[in-house]
Amino acid sequence: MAETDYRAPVGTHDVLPPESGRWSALVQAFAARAARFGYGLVITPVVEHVEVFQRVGTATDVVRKEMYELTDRGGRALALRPEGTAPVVRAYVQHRPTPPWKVWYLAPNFRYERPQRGRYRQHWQVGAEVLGVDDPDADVEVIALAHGFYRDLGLRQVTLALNSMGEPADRAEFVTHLRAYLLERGAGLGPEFLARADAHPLRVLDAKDESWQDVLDGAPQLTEHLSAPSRQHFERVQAGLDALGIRYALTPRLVRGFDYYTSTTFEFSSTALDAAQNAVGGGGRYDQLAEEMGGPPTPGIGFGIGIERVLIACDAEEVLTGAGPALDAFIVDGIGDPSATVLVAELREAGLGADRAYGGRSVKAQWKLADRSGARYGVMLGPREAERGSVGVKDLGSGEQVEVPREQVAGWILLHAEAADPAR
RNA sequence: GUGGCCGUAGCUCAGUUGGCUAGAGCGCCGGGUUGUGGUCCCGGAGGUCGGGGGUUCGAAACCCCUCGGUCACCCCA
Repeated sequence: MAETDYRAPVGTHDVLPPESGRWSALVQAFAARAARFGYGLVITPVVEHVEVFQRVGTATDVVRKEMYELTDRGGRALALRPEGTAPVVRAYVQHRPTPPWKVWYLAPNFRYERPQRGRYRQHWQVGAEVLGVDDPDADVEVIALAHGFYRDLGLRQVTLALNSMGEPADRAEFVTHLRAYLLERGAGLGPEFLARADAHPLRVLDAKDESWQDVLDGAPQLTEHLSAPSRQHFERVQAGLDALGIRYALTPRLVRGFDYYTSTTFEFSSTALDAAQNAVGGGGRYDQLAEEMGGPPTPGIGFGIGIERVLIACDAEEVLTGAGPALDAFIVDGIGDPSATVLVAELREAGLGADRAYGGRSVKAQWKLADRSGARYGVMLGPREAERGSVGVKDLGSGEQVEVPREQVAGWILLHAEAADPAR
């Protein structure tokens, strides 16, 4: 491609029909479920002051080297949202809604990474957050929300990994312990291992390097170092999931990418995806975050689900396949005066999905378009019918055609469309 | 950010010891007599062979650079 070609920036992409139809079906499924769970929609800006995200963790790659930062004309340091939780917590701190505050969102995230399938510089997430509740039942509810959403889409090969990061004090002590273990036992594994083990011991736990596995397998586990309250909370979360029949795998080595997590963390992966990017959602508890942003101490838990990756998982499982606009009628104009314009308008005002061809195409061509449109009926506006004050209505599925009085078309189609599909 | 692979019509691809106006399927447009689609038949449009430079009498094919995609790492949704 020449550099002068106009194209979407690297790592970004357009979503066109009919793919966008699946996209909106997915979002609608999530919105419907969130509403049933008592969550309201929250909309926050795509840009925030950089400090909002630095709370997410200056040690994390997402903040340290993947953020889109910019300075506006007023000299403000802003950043494009790299993840969904921080802005929601910021909004909570700013507006102080009465807890429990249960919200869901649909938002684009930006991360400057090397793109590949399932990993983009702009990707979309739906997600949910609950602020002001430390009850483990909230953890269970939030996980059940995500879990049910995948089921709604028809996904069967999505698994849940569960872990607990403990309280900050638990973790600090554990990290020291873990670092010492890794540096001692991994002494022979090379400089990269030692550097990472020293800088971020937790991050090493889920590393993929085969030669590291022996040492990692023998590493101490965070869940064995939880304080009594942390352990109790974690056990109650598990009991709740058990009661709901939601299966999960305790995964002590599950390490999530943000520093703010405390206590419960979880991740959903698709086993249908034969790729490194198989995580389709993840989240956890962040009981310190609101306070760190200057708000009152407020526990919180939530998750984000990557739309592009879920769609890829849907492809792999062959669910959520194309869903078009499904028109009720397509008008074929064999006359050429404004009567087609009037009829289409009339049907649309009656609540029907109706379309037509443009540019005075031949009747044959118009029938082709009618067929391709996926409409249930083709409506022939021809001179012969016009003389009798009627139109021809053809069922494009069966091929049967009947003559209907012109003034009754809308009612006729409405009646038959509903009879054929009560759900419309 | 590091390394590997790939890049030919809208889509999926064929096209190598470098050599005739670059092909196929699908899609798109038109036609198969007078107003009816989905099947079939016929015809047509559409390509700076990602871009630039180089080697050569001659390059879609070889070399270099570059842009883009993809896979792995890193990280994550």
